[in-house]
Amino acid sequence: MYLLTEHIQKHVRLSPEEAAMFLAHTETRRYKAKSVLQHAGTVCTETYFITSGLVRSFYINDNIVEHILHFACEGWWISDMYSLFSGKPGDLFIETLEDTEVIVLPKAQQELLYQKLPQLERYFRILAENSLVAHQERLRDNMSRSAEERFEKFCKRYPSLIQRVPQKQIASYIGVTPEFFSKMKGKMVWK
Amino acid sequence: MYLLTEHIQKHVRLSPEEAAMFLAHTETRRYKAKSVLQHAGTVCTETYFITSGLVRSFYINDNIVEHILHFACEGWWISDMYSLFSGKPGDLFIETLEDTEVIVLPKAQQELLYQKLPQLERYFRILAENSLVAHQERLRDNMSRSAEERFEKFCKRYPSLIQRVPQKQIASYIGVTPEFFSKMKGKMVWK
DNA sequence: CCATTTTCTTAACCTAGATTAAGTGTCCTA
DNA sequence: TAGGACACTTAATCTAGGTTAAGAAAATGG
Repeated sequence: MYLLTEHIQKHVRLSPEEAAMFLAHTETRRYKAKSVLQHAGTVCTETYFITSGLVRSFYINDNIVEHILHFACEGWWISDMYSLFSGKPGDLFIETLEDTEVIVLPKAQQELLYQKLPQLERYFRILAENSLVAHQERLRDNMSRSAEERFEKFCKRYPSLIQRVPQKQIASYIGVTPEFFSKMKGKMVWK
Repeated sequence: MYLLTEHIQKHVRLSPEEAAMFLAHTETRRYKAKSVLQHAGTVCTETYFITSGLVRSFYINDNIVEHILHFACEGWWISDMYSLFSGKPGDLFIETLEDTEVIVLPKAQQELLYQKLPQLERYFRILAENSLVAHQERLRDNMSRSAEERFEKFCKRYPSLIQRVPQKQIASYIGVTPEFFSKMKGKMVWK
């Protein structure tokens, strides 16, 4: 709970009453590991803020290969943004990797909150901008860096995830096969 | 001029007086082809809305290879968002490919406008969200589609650019070398 | 209108990473 | 506590795309 309102307050002002109003528009849910929060082919109508646990979003290419788009652990938002914003069915799965607690913000409530608390419009603008910059960097890494460099950046940026996520999923996130990842890791010099 | 206020009105309400106020915070500039609007190593303090002409943003990897991040023609915004949002020096160049007219929105004016016209906060939130989704799709294309598929998508999405942009720059945008692009193009079947 | 630079093509060769396949380890869970 | 499903490794082989180099075509500018 506190995690979320503190997160908001890092970016905009929010009185205790306003924070309470915000939370009144949300719902808290608990999931076991391997639960599916969002299923490809359906319209996504919610955004999730992780208060504990770990979640991933991924899509399936050619109906065979999984590609991981994001991990989200404590303090991160996650959703199928394409589907959420467009109102059309998405092709992402969102699935817990551990037992997880989330705060659910339904899209309809989010729209309402933009009316009641205009500073949230700013909060979500800033989140979108930050996420945009992060996506741009990841795109650049995929265009012009080797798998090894991408893995090194991943280790620096998300050190805690390395222990928590199966290595084939890290491979998928950085965009290589598990076999190549294993070979690469064996050859890398560890300082 | 009209192009910009119409673009805003596609997303939020804006009275004629408000539109005038918005434009009063901007500046119009004209550049010849090959002008540099933003130079790597400097802090980016402006966002550009293209009213005519064509612009690209790119970075230089290993001080050798140019990688094109975006093209922007009439009706598109462009900036070095990392640098603009963070206030730190960026590593992007923004350069005109044709004689170009832009509406310049300085960052300080943008902040002011958020106070005076709160609906602009929404406008730029929506822009950031749309751009985010587009970046996500491009990232996915780079992770799981071949160069040929990426080129086909490029042709469908930006048909007008194919005539206007040198082919080596399209190669750079989709993430392959000009030599490979030329070979690939020669082998492709054209319907 | 010529000279220079830039763009495009072709071709030989090279490599990061994919694919396939087989074997080992490990962890649920029934 | 055994067995079946995953997770990881290793190795041989393959390929999309990169590199280098050289020549042809086109654009640019003075």
